[in-house]
Amino acid sequence: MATMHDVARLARVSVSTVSYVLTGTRPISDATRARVLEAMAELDYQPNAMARGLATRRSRIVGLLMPMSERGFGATETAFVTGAAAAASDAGYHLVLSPIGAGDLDDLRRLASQRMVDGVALMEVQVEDGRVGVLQETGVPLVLIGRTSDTTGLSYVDIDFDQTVREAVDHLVGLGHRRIVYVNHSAATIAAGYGPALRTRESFVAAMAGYGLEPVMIAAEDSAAGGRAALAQAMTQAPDLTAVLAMNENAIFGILAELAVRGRAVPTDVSVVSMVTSPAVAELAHPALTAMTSPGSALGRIAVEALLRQLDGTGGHHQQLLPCALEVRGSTCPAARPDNELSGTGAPGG
Amino acid sequence: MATMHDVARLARVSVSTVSYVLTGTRPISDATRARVLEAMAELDYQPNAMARGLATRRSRIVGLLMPMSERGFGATETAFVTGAAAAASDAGYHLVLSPIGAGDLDDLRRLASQRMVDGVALMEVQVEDGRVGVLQETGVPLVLIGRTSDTTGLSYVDIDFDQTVREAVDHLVGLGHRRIVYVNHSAATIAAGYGPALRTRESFVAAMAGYGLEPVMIAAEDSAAGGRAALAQAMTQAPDLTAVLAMNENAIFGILAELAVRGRAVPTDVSVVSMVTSPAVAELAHPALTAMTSPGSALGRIAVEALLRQLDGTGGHHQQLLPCALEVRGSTCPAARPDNELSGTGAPGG
DNA sequence: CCGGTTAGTCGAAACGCTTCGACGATCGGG
DNA sequence: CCCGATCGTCGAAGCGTTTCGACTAACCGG
Repeated sequence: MATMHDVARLARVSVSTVSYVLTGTRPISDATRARVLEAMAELDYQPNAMARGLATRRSRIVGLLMPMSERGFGATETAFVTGAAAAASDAGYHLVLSPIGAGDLDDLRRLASQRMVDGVALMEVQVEDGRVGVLQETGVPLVLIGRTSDTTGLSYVDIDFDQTVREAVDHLVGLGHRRIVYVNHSAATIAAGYGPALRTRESFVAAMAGYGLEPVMIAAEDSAAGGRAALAQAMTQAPDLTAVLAMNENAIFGILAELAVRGRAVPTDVSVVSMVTSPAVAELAHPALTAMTSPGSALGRIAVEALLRQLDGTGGHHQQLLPCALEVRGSTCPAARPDNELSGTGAPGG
Repeated sequence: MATMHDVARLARVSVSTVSYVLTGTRPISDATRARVLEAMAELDYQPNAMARGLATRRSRIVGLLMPMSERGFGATETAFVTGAAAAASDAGYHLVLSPIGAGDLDDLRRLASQRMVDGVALMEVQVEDGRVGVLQETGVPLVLIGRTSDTTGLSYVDIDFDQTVREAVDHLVGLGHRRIVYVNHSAATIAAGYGPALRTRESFVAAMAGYGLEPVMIAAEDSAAGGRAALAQAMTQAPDLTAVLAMNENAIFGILAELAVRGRAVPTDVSVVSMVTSPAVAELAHPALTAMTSPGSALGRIAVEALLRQLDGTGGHHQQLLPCALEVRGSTCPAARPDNELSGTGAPGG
């Protein structure tokens, strides 16, 4: 409730002097500084954020654009949020959550024009994402968690899906698996241009091609039921499968359930690898899932740190891909002995 | 970028007139209003949030105090956040996330004194929570998601743990179960005064007493491993158990895994009920878990709506308990035939 | 036809801060 | 010993709103 005026009066200096003590923009003698600080302590003074924001044209608030989609919020995405909030908080910034998706461009325009946020981080970025254009028009600094197809002049932090998929495939192939089914997000999600779904799909095809193997891919709704359906379809399409690579955190438990129902043991009959998964989720399954561990909160933290650097003027565009680390747990093991040769070229039938 | 001045000039009126058009605090002729609105559209005018905040002493921002504890953020808690964000957004408010827990009282005092938020909602409320006092001192309106021990003069929304536990116990006893083990949060969490852990414990004792049954209770770390350990302990302490009631969303999967390892089938050998759980999580298990479905995002939404009403002056204190709804899925069934009489008083041995 | 409302508008003073220009005092170099 | 920097401080002008008091014109009842 105390204002700078009160502090100034008590310390017998001018308001501007108090401001200089606070911001350090001009030299102040030690004696004066001490008097001012004492007055502040005495009055329990805290600068008014709004007034400061008005004068500096900086709110010290960054926004996190976090669409609340049907897909909901998995443990992995929640980690982005907590990482971002922590990074902002460490730097003396606040983080406002806005449930603004690629559809709510008008809402975004309003938020951006109100100058309430100094910059924003975008989550759930789609390959073509209108939010980027809106923010650039309004001149609000931004950083993507994920990436669009064209990233020139943009800052982003994303998972290195290519490496992640490759490592996962390497792991399975190294264990002797050759018939590997990839379970992706739903067809609708893919059609909407959801980056992770698109990129992993491409990477999977490439990785399998590198081994001369045929890529079998199934789309699954983001739910346990979706996972069960997907596995059923997989068993029809590739009855001889020995491994499943799942990109879909929500479907994976359905996949496991359906395997159990069909009497296929994990990992002895079928190995399962979960992609971009947090350890906590991987541990929930029994046996615990071998998984590509997502960078989790680091992603959110790095994104916000890059954004803040951009705001300070220190540091330009930041483009970074973070790998997921393979963590072998109980859901993978060597493939059951191949009924034919081990050293063949491995060209599978249709 | 356009200011009120620009609008006023273009519409050939004074700045105050533009303001009245915007806020509706004074009558304006239709003709003038039309001219002003047209000018605003023309200039793409958006009021500057900081300036407005300074003048009105209202930021139209509410804070969500969301400690980022070791316990992390389950699906259930995430639902609170999304519900709160949606409610704020609907009312034209913004929601800022602050990772401020019961320990960071100084951070909280700073946030509150800066007048950056008009009010706050507290998550993860402890039975004795210092944050309440700090906010009351600084005069920041607040609402709890959860509750302290003394709630006089406070607004809160919480889960009706008493009813929830009672219903769960009724369900199990109705199925013929008499030896029921309750798995709670960790001892440390209980000791820290975590409300849900404390309240459900009491309610469980009471509910069991109502049936003349002995309450067996086990604390579990919030992890799959914790759940396994807890079940192991339960089997020692009550080898004849036929049902488990779990309050711990993180431990429940460990409990299921350990049951599987020990060859006890769910639900035929042991029935399992999960408390305060979202359907999505319940569906992950196989068989899907019979659970007390948490009110989820409704809780966050109601809390923020109550807070906003408090800010508007419409509506005073709001105290509300929301029940969890029993949803029977595949993890409960009638108890295996009792080896003794059905109609006894059911006084169990030690 | 006049005094009192009321509708509609304006100018100016906040709101609490930052920042610019100015000014006296101190200091060092030539 | 003087001149130009530099240090430390002050007053005032913003920043973009809201809001208060005042003013004009139209309106109404008596």
